[in-house]
Amino acid sequence: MEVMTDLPHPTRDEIRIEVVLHALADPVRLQLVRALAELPDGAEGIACGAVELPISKSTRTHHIRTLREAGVVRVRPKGTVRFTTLRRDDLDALYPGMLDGILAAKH
Amino acid sequence: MEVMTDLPHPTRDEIRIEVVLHALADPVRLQLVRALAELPDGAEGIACGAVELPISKSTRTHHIRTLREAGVVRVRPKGTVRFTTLRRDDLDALYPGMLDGILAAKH
DNA sequence: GTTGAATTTCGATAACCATCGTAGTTCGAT
DNA sequence: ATCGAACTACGATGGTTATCGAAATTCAAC
Repeated sequence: MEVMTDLPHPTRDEIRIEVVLHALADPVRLQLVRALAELPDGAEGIACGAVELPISKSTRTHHIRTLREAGVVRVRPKGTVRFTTLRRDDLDALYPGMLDGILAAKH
Repeated sequence: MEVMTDLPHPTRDEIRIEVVLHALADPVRLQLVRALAELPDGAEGIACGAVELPISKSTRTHHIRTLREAGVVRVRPKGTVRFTTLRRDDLDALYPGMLDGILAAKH
């Protein structure tokens, strides 16, 4: 039985490190990832618009798509809202320690 | 007594995570970092030209400068050669686990 | 001091990308 | 079925950057 995935996401083995690093290298996207990382495990995710960022809505969309296509986040539409979660399990499996190391940076 | 540093390098507390990630997000630069990571600890470093890369010499110079200015590598001129080493101690201190996680990626 | 090797600097080019505003879509609620 | 909210798609723009070749630098060795 398939998981109901509306938007295209790379599978775990399609995720490439250069693409992930590029996705994380942007200040706005990193801020978004930090916010996602603070969610409790198993949470529904966060609405894309719920994180306040110093950018316009269309730019926000662009960044979230970049993160999704890189395999950093998973986006699940529910009604008019898109819940976004960190793909922590996949990232930890592929690059153990990387995410925690990045999040350890004092910003 | 000061270490003889010819070229400008950021100090540990000047290193910023977005800049490091951007430096590592390029395929050529990541390949270079992989080569540097395989050197034994305490090695003199590697000559910039000793790693074979599918690019011209001037592009190689550009990439090494990007890594140096990001704080990823340290470059020490010795005669006509510039020895380059990974700043593993600084990166591990700032972002513990990040570098090893990235290098764990099967490429 | 001239040659040669390692590497940089310069100037140019093409591609990429973050950003925006506007217009459009989708869905829940009234 | 209309409205508003959440979000996307499109087209444009300006800035960054990866790339190159050619000329310049630096140093060791002959």
